[in-house]
Amino acid sequence: MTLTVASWNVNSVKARLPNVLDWLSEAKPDVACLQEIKTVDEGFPRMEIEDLGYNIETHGQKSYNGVAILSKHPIEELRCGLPGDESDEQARYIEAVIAAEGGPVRVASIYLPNGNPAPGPKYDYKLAWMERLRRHAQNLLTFEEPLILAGDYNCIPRDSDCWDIAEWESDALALPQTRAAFRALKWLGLTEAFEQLDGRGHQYTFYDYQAGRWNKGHGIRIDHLLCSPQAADHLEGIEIHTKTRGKEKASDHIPIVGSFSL
DNA sequence: ATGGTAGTGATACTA
Repeated sequence: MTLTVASWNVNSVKARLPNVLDWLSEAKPDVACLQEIKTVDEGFPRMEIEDLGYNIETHGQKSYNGVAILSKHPIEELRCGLPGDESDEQARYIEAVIAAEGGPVRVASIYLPNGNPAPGPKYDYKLAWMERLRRHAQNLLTFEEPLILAGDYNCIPRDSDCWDIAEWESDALALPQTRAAFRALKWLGLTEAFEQLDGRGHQYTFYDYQAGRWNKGHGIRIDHLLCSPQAADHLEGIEIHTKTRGKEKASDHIPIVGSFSL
């Protein structure tokens, strides 16, 4: 049995609804983690997406952020919000157990803070959020179950994940501290799916709307799937659906889809 | 060095 788990920062689920429906109909992921839905829960276009056979859980926010999990299988054990700071009101984390046919799989949809400008309070928030994520992931790993942390990590892990690192080296997405915090996550025992199956050259998941980045091929790879050993052992493939970026009214991010024999 | 674009929501702000 194959379970496909996708991540896509849609940059407003309402503005992107036709693109989202088209992609779901074509790619048919079993699970889709969405980020930047930019709406409160009540504003989420439930019916249109339910009509495609998805159960839906959202952790929304007015105007900014907001994450969701769509699943063709039942959704259980929902968690909204990242533990570790009760005062954090930004909707950037939702987690659930998917009752897949081959057994339960825990999945999270993550919208990690951008952190620019760095240095500054926004960058401090990013690093603190990454440390909270590390601690929470450490707890989740003790369950020794298939776990996939999918999302927009706002981290360029390596120079080769960018068309020209000189343009990014002082940016919050590529600073040494950002990469160190991302590595600290992986050192817990998480496998980054694309990196694991790499060897196909550059593939990016984000092209800025500005400065004709898409037309010039100036992209970066910042959307990732981090997998527990029990998930990574069953990783069969990873795809970046670059075509979606060329469509009318495209999101600036591109879906990434992992296939697991689960 | 600057500004280029898109989304929200009605003006700056986030990215």
